[in-house]
Amino acid sequence: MTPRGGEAGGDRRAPGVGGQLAGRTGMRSRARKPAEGAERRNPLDKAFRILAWAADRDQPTWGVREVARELGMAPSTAYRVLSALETAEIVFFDPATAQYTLTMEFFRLASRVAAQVPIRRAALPRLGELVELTGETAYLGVYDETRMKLMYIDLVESPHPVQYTMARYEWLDLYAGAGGLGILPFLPEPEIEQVLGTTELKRLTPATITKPDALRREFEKIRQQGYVVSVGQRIVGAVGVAAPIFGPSDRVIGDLVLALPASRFSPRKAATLGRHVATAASIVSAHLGARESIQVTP
Amino acid sequence: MTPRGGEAGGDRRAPGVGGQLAGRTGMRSRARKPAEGAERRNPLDKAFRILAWAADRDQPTWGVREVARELGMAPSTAYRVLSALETAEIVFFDPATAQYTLTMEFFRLASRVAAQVPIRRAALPRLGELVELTGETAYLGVYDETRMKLMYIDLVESPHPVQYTMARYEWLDLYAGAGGLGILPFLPEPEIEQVLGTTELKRLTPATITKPDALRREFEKIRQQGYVVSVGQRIVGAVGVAAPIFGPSDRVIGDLVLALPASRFSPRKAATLGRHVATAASIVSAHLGARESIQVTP
DNA sequence: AACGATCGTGCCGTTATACGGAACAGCCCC
DNA sequence: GGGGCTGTTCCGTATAACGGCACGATCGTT
Repeated sequence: MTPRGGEAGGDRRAPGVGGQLAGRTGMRSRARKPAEGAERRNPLDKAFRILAWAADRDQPTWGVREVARELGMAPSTAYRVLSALETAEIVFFDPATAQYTLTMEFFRLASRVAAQVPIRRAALPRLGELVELTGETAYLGVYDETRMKLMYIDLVESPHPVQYTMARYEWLDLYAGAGGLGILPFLPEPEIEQVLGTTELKRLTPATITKPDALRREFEKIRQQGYVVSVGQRIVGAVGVAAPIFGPSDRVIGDLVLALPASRFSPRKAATLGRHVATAASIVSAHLGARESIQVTP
Repeated sequence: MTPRGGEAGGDRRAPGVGGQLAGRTGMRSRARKPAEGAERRNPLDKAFRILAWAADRDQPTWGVREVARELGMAPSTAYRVLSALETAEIVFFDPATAQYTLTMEFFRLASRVAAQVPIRRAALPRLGELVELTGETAYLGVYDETRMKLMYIDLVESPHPVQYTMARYEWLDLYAGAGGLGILPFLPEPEIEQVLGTTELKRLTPATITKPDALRREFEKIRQQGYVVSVGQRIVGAVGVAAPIFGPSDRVIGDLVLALPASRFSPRKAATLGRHVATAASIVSAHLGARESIQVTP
């Protein structure tokens, strides 16, 4: 029942008429040229480039020419887009300081989106339980299949004073570290090969696995165990234990990760931590409606 | 040093050339007519109308014609905007189900915005302390001066099984309930009058104050106390206690609110709760760089 | 098995507007 | 008072936004 590959009939995009334009009157071989170096007209893309830039920087306010300089557009263009965003109540212009800010309305929109992600509702209670059981910091990672990367979006902190913290809201590669290796082996085979073929396997630490074949052997072990233990593969001195979360379509959509300093880790603890993470992850999967899940090897 | 009113030179919007267009050649009295009933071209506004609609509804996926129907635009237009949003990586189209979804990248953007709001960082720890001190649910409300409304954006729940929960991410009027009355009396006088003149003072419960003069008398009392106690003004059987938070420019930017059922309230408790909220709120104000703040009357 | 009612998608002609460059007025620092 | 900044406006041109219509595919009902 698991639709691993892409069976026929899956794609419902209707083809439409298709190549009707070319060769109509014999002339105009190149309709709508891409305009080479010149940027096409696209206020929507510009608007979101501005918003992403504003959300990612530290200063909460900005000016017209600052945006134009940073994003390489004409000041008049930046002004026009910002004015449009202002009437849409997405940004606010303060005449006293001559600076723009994001509005509370945009914040409201953002918060509603953030609260809507189903995996969070199912996983957040489990994160707290994991911390109580293990005493270590627990993270929720989500996978984006378009980008083929991973992002941590939630965490519950360990009571220990010494701990490794990982950044939230940043896209990370899958090949190194527990967070990625809790997801990668459970993807469909073609997608795994695409990741291995596309990603540059940089040696982030001495323990990073950089050979594709070595990685593939590791995947087999991870699939059998149902969880992964990474010792210093991404950050020296940091240990990660992770297990995958499956969504309603039985695809991997994220994972639960425990992160702890090597000083508190021992090989004896690995099985205990792994069992706890895998159990918690399978509960989340069940809540999300997945039929398949990870069976923890005893 | 506090620029309360609009002194000269406060507005830095440069005037530019101005009325140069009219009367140039004697003709064209109405340059760029507003096009009466017809909607102007504005893909940016359409895009945000779609996003707001998508964020506010329950179902996480949607279709082209569904958007077009709900927002009153042509299907081809909705399709074009959604396609543009797709290339901007804001929405994702799943060919298997023929449905659109918000992307994780948009979620990332949203979360960064949500984490950036300074009042949250300053107020969240205080919410937890308030719950420990009082045993009641604590809310963080923020005020939007453009919209002249209030929104709850965070809460820490009481351990009690019985409690009133208020919705987050919804704009609320200021005139009724502790949340609004913790803000309204501390706004500049003209803004207060504007609120009273604009808002329809609906009788939400028998205890709602609907006479402007009665409200103004109440404001005086609230300002003297430094906090407000509302007994069933917005929700029958619910009690709220609130105190204002001041921002760096010494303007009210929000408030802290305790919400509890009337069954756990007594007039004797009012002063204790009020003192706790007002103290917590003034600490938040201080963290945000406000010089002015509320002095709690003993 | 054939129907009608959806769906997403592509193309059309019209026309409003996005675009960058140049210039404007006001501000600040030297 | 000069030079450099700021946000803002104007302008001509090229282009994409717009709604209507039609297409092919899919779904549920008959």
